[in-house]
Amino acid sequence: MSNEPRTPTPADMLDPGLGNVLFGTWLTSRAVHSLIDDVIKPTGLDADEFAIYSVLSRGEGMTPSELSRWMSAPATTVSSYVKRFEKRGHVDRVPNVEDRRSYRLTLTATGRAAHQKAGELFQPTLADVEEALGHNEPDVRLQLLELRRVIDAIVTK
Amino acid sequence: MSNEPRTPTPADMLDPGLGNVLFGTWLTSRAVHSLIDDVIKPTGLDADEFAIYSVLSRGEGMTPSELSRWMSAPATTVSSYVKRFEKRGHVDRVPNVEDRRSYRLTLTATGRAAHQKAGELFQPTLADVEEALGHNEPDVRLQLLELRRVIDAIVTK
DNA sequence: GACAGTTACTGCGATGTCGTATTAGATAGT
DNA sequence: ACTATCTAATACGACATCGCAGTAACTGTC
Repeated sequence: MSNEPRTPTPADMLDPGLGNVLFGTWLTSRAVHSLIDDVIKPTGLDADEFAIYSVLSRGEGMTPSELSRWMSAPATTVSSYVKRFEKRGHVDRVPNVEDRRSYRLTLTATGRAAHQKAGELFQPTLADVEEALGHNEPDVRLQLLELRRVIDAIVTK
Repeated sequence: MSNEPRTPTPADMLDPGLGNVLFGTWLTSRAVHSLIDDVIKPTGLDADEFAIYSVLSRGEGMTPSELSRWMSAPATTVSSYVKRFEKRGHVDRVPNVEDRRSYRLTLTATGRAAHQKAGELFQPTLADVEEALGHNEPDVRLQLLELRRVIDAIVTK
């Protein structure tokens, strides 16, 4: 089933590249990343920034170190993100009494507004993807989570 | 089952971020990317380059445009990749008689050697991941492929 | 076969990413 | 309390990414 002729997409000739899980993850995520970029471009955020704003919008934010581990990015990269976001007036640094070297990142009202706007542009595309995945969607989501766990375990090893 | 206490990994506190497929793809792929980077660093290639060398090593190579679509990267990015790879002596530009604006990219012997070396470093890690995924591995691989197809369909729409 | 529109690639400049080395605060051993 | 060690964050510089604008070659229409 589901073998009717489709209009050929780039991925077709490219199946070879998807021969293993890690390669497949890389290849698929590039497509995801560029799709999200395109969709939310009008807000001035890119996919990475949107993702970061998304976590920061929950709970009481994160420290740069936490963010760094969460998104598997080096501390220096996070550092320049913070500087950029702050310059935009999108994040605040909330001083941390427990550890005065560090601080918590939180979205300002403006930052939350930007995130909100990006979210609105993002939503329909996400819906398209979820619809296209159909009943597989929850499974795909869980597989991704599981894969991330596996990677973390290996990294920590 | 499989609910025994594990040592906590970054992903644990981060489940929230995995609330949807696209976000999950982004987050997981960042971990994958940085893991591969670390593993193959000694060869002087990074994860993106390794992936590109991998496709180029098959068949008769690709044109820059094909590569651009395949990896969802803008043409300018591919262009600077090519320049870099060529300077390393890792790729050749094979002139295309059919379309003289274009050319095919192929790995040189040196390029193939570099790819080979990276592959050897990569292999054990891939094996770890596959083992950890266990019987789910083929399924994960297919889900990723399916997701990529879905994205392509939406982009092409 | 000339002209309009499209497509393949690239130079350049702006900005993003990240490694190295540094600073300052936390933590542990004595 | 003192010092060694570790950890959080950053300044700075090297290089990667990519938008814009441009050139050259192909394709279709007449």
